[in-house]
Amino acid sequence: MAANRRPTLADVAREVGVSAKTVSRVLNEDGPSSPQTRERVLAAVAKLGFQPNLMARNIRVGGPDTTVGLVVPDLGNPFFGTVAGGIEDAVRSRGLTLLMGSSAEDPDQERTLIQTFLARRVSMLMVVPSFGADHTHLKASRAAGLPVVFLDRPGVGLSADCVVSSNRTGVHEGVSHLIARGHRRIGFVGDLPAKLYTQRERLAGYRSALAEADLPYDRTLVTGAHDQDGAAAETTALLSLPNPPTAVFAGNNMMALGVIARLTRAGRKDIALVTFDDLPLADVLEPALTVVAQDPAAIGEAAARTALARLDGDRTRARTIMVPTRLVVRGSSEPAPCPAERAPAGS
Amino acid sequence: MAANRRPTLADVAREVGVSAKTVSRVLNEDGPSSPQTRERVLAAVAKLGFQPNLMARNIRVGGPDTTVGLVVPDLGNPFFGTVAGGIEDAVRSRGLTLLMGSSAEDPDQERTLIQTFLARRVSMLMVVPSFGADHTHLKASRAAGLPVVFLDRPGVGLSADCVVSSNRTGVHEGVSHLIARGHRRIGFVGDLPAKLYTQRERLAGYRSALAEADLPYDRTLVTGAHDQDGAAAETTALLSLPNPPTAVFAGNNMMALGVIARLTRAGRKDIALVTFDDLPLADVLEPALTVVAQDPAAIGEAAARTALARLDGDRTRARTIMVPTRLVVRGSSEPAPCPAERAPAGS
DNA sequence: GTGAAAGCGCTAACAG
DNA sequence: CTGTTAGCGCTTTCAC
Repeated sequence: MAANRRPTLADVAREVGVSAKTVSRVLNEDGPSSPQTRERVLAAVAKLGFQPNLMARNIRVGGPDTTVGLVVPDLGNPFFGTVAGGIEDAVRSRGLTLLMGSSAEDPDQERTLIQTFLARRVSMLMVVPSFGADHTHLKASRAAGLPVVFLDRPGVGLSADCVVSSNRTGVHEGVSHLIARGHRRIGFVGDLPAKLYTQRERLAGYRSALAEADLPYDRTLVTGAHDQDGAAAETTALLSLPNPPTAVFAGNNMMALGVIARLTRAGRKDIALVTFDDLPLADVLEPALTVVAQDPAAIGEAAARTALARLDGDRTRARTIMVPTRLVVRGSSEPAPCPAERAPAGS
Repeated sequence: MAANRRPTLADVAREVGVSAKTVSRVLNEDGPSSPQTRERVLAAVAKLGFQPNLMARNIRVGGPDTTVGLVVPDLGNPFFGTVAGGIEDAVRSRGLTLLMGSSAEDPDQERTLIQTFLARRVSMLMVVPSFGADHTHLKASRAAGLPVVFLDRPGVGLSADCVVSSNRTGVHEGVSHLIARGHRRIGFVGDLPAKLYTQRERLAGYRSALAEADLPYDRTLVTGAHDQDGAAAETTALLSLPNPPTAVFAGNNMMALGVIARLTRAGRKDIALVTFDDLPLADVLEPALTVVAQDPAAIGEAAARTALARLDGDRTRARTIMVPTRLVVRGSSEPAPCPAERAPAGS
């Protein structure tokens, strides 16, 4: 009933009448042990409900703990959840457990979390950097052999492995798709702050696609917002321009929600739309959404594999891995530009 | 360059010329220390890049580790991610870190994960039970004082705290809403296996709403599927019935996707729809989706609070906490039944 | 095949 | 204010 002391190796040993080391041997299948001893030890373990103390073990063995430290900006975001799933799948066979925390996109919290992970001697550290965070403080740990991998965005002040989506080429492809359909004025609704790595890259992809087609870059067509409602408002603004776009590219899925909401409410089925990042409902919408899909599970997997390779002694220099995106053409990019003021039929 | 041994307390002590205990005192702000010593210790810590070893500390202090073990069936599901976020927010102030793993809805993996957590001496254990899992094996740990909380679904074979959504009354409310709008034949598309706790409860809510309105329970109107495509197929089957439903209730959001897809493709805007669990795009759909929304963050928070209370000595008997759902009426439940074959106008 | 002793990195308990 | 000793639960090392 009361919170009794949990049984230890010594308790088991006493119960059986052998030494602690013998019990240890049986449990870890390290060194030989007679079948009878084995039998009796296992029985005692079951009887006492003994649970080995992994912390005590690790401290003695001296190596890193069998955990993977992962810092994400938001646990509720399925993108990061899926990344985490990819990591877990890749490290499970090595017996590693995921230690996961949220930085809430705050550099201070991120740093605190990282310190906690270091204090726990994680075997590898994976971080989705918060905007504004600096990672110089990780130099010593990395030099001491700790594999560090940045996910989704590169780290700052530390040369370490990094796994990101091919943001630039992905957007390039999506925008080129719109251009190929005849659009010459394409709006871009990005995330704020616009300096966020992913948004910078995506905007660069937008610009390179325009450049490739010899289209002018018109900054009045480029906006950004903090949330869904903001994106909706920016969409309205874009459509009210004297010379409005005939197509819109949404820089991430939160922006997409706002843009879609506004387009739908306004009944503007004539505006073509492509979005970065897939949405569960993308193919259920009317029209179905054309997206540049990321592969979060592959990002997690690549990160884990890189880190495991480091753990296994890979000492080559830090690399950046681009996980390709995939253009999924559905209906929303269908509308061709129609300069005439002809409203599409209702059905 | 090489993976040198990390500095220990003793190394710092030697550097400064004091005892290890003094360094410990400074770092933990335990007991007094002269400002000069403090200063010099801190300097040495910084110089050597010392990181305290939390495992060694915990083993000595003897108490549980400052971690929370959380087992979920799927890391990529935003529902569980948001639950995890709720837990983290609630335990952060106590300095607890989240240890999180996925059971992939497999009882064996769930058990393995739980063993790992126990071996790590987590301070509390939170589990979303997999279908078919048994938790009798946790009795000893719970008796030894480990707070155990089941989330989303009750555990099996162990009396422990449990936090669930008010599935039954939530669905009751949603179905009653449809009935109030005049519907008398309402389809139910649930998740499989139908014996899953949440689906049992939700179906019970469906039946109680019918009973309350003196409507017959017609089992041909009740179906289930494993995935989105299955739900779409079941929707088609429902609508092809000789006496088809005029409204549909979807038992979770994956089912919802299938039902919506089919209804949209078939152009059946005359069928009313209510869904369990909110979707990010719910209010962007045309029509916007009426949902019975769960509150995953509140579930996580309630679980964490309960467990913390146990940690603080609460020895009252295990309780089940229902986190209320909320009916969010949007457009999709709008259509009233129209026995006549009159198709609604396009716009 | 098994055991005794030492020690991992840290802190409790007692000195001084 | 600071140091010493012992020991957390386990494994390593070496002996039997």
